[in-house]
Amino acid sequence: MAPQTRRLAFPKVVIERDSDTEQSSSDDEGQEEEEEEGPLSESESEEEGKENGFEEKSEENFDAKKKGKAPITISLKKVCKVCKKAGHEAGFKGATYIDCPMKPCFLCKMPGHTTMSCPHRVAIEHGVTPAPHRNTRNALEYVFERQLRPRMPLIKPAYVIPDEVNCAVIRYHSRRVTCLEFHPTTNNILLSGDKKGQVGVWDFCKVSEKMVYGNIHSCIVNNMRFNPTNDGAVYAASSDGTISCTDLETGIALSLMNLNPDGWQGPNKWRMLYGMDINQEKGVVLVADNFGFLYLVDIRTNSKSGEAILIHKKGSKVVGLHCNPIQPELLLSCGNDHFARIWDMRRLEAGSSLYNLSHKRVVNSAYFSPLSGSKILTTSQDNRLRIWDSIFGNLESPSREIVHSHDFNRHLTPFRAEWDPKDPSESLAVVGRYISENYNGAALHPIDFIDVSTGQLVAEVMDPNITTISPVNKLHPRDDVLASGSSRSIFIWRPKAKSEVGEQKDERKIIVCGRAEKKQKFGDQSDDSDDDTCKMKGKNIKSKKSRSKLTPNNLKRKR
DNA sequence: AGGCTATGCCCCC
DNA sequence: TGGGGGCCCTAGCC
Repeated sequence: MAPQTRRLAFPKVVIERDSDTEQSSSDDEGQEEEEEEGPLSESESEEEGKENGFEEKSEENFDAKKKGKAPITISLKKVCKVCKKAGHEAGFKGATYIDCPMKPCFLCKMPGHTTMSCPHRVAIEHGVTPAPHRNTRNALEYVFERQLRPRMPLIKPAYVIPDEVNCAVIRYHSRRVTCLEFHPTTNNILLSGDKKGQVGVWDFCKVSEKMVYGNIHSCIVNNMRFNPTNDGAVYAASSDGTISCTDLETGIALSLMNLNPDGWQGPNKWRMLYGMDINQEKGVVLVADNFGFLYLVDIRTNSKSGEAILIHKKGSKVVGLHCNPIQPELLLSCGNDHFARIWDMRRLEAGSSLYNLSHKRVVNSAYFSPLSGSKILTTSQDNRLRIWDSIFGNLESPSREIVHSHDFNRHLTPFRAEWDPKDPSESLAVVGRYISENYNGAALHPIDFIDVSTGQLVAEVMDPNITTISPVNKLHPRDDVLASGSSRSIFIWRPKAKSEVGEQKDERKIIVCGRAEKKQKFGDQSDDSDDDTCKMKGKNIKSKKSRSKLTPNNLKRKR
């Protein structure tokens, strides 16, 4: 099957070097042409590999030399790197990845086909398993219809998709980004946590105003939340087993709880904190660890209240906690025991969950919908998003399952589908995609906007300069802004500038931090196509002219 | 420029 | 039921 290419045009960017960082910049790498690997070059390298393989890797040859026999000529037939069988090969053909046909589909996990021919392949109107017709009428559903439904608009407004990189900090963190959080009141402040335990504070309007605090945690920052009553303070839960409360002005961090007071006593003893949320009404920080336990910390006294409660399978990681935005008594948790669980805060004890939402694999995240709190969206490692349309209805099975590639590789931050907090219809979600797609010869990993009420892919957003996967995504609570974390870099996306309106100077500033490295992936690419719609489905974003207003790329590549 | 590796979950014995 | 080996699209460092 011929690898498919999606044609797409991208605007140009301005790159600036971070003035704070010392750089050795030798500009010996010019603008590289983005070349497609044709089948010819592919087969050439195969030949080479054959010879080298024979000389260096063939054990038979080695044995033969030892025993002084003539080397046996064996033909090292190319075998599939996945199943080790001959006749086919998994791997990249140009920018398209060809699956091993002997394995189940990489996307939907079902046998009998590969990703290329998967009926759930990410495309419009694919991937949805419709809800079975059920009678979900009960008293609570009635209450829902009476009290909540009238507040929800019947007509969905058109989605505004932040589909163009507006600014970025490249290699901002020293390890991959693990979480992002917008400041609750100051519109242009973004917080980021990383695998090393550092917390970044970035003003993405001033762009160069940024700060990384390195002394708050000693390893992975798994979740951050602002103090709802004091937005100058932010809480963070870390795999170092502590919760921190950091004053953003001073950078001074308090440690509220330490689950490893005796230090490293082996992997079976070391406790890590993952899921975290704040219940404002009850004045507690809720946090959960990698052994299945939930802890409550009183915000006023900054001390642990009560004993740890087993809320997931003993010994399993609890990766997510979310308090219902409307009903403060409702708590949602999810974890590695393949369950998301709903709890009544008034009756938190082992085994007393109200509902257990089962999944086929680990649940990376589970969130109540942001406005009514009546829907649930989960991301599971079985490559499916699941939606429960009403927590007052039948929770036996999800209302919808949407097949989507976010199966996570251990080296990535787990993907989490996040609600758009601005969408009054509570149906738009954003989630990064794992498998790449061939865009004009480049393998890119888009960030998907999905209408979870229909399963429709509303938009897939990408930039040719971002070749890394973007598992961490957050939509702004008020503005049409998307923040994405990809490897060590952070990107701010806004809707494409509409050239007609007001001649807005759209300077896209890219700050490059850190040590000089071999290749900078911000280059000048593809300015040919006139298909500039960024795969917006059913929406017309006029932006052809906007590209010409962007300053030409002047990045000097360095090594 | 290629090879290592940190790291998490799953599966199998 | 527990430990160890094995991984399908990593990314960055040596």
